[in-house]
Amino acid sequence: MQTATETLQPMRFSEFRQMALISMEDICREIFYENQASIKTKKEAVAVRNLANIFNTTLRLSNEKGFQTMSLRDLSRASGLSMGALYSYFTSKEELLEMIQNQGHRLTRRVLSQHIEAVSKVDQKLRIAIRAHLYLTEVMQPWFYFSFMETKNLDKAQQKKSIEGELATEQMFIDILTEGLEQSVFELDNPVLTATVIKAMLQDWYVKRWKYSRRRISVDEYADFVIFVIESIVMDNQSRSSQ
Amino acid sequence: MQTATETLQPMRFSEFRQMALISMEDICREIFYENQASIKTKKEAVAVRNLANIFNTTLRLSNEKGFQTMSLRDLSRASGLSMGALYSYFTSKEELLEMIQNQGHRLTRRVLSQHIEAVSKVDQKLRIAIRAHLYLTEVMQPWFYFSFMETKNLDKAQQKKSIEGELATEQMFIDILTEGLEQSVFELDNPVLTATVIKAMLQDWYVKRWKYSRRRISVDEYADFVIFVIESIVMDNQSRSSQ
DNA sequence: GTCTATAGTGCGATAGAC
DNA sequence: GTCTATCGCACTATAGAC
Repeated sequence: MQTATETLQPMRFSEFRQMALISMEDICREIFYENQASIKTKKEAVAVRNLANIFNTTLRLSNEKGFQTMSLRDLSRASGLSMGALYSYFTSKEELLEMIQNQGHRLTRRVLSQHIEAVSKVDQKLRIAIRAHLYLTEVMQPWFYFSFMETKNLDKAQQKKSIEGELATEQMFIDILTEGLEQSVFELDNPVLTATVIKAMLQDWYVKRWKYSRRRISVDEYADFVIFVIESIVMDNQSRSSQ
Repeated sequence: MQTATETLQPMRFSEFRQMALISMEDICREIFYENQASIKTKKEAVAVRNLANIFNTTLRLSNEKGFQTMSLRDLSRASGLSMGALYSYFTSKEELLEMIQNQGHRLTRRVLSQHIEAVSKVDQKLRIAIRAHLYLTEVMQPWFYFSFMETKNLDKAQQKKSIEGELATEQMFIDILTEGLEQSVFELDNPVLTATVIKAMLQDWYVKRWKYSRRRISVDEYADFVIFVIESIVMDNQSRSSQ
């Protein structure tokens, strides 16, 4: 059986965006039903529209000047909702932070495992994992940047979740590298350090977004380069993909 | 003429720490004389001691929960200085941020250029630049982390300085790579992207410090690995250093 | 379901005692 | 040179009108 991701033609970003189907509306509908206890507004259509507005505005303002620095008055002004209306959707500023954080984590896990599991050959798996991660962070750049910057403002329990998420991503790469090592497809001394530098490169894509935009480097160009770097250190010349 | 950095034995971290002679006291003495206008305390010994205390405490608290979230009452409590005493050393919380930011930038420029200029061969220059940058960020980790995280809280003029600093570091690597390309010592297609991933790896060392500490990876181990990664993509097998 | 008005808190900054 | 006391302000969060 051959899945779409195992054909010779690799997935590119435009295809990913369609596959992922990450609609802000769907996400907000999920959040609405999960938090119905603390959300005073009961009509789905209204709640979903306002939640999308609140989250997008929060991400925008926070990524400009930080979540703590953004006052709820700022959020009220920028979103067009009054202070009272805002408090119909969360019980405290901290809860707003948690809602945004949780939803992103869940979505990340879901999308990444969907893509990796579809592939069986280990060298393809490595390429797909790098590509899928970059594409995901491209679609959800504001959330990834927000999550990266605001981790230290979370309570201890939520901070632990963030750290676990980071280490899980790295573990995924360590596992792929180790599997390739056992199959003699890869040749490398230090899977942990190798996975760490992959993670560092993937992170730079969403943390230093302004740099790549300014230089007009596309996500596909960057993905190709990261794959080139990693293949250079774990594969010999003739086994490298032309992808 | 052969300088210390061009002997076969490469500089290691212990040596760098001694060479750099980055004493907190010296830095604070510089700051004291530069800001004598706004500092009310006139006795050097007292001022230098208190400035060191203020800066160290600010870096510690800010790196835990962010500069904006740290109130001056927090700083007063943790440093043992009263609110009034704090305001003898800066005229506003924003000025405190600027003082810390400026001093770090100046020191970074000074130390980096000192080390790179001492080397002539381009492959050595690349290695020394990577090593010196990592060693510097190791010595001044709290400042680099602080600077990275708080850039968005600076005013426009200061933000521009931060961006210029980042791009200057990258340009240094682009120049070294281009020089090596012209001399046919390096072989690579994209100096800009290559410099960018070098920067991403160097940045991870001070941004994700907790990860490397937990895994007991030393700065020398990390430096060796980054150099290995970069040499793998810009040099063929036989020209690579055993460093 | 959303608004305005306001209570209560803690902030940055300063004046004046010692 | 450092302290305590306090001012004015902006914040989070809520109560009650519509």
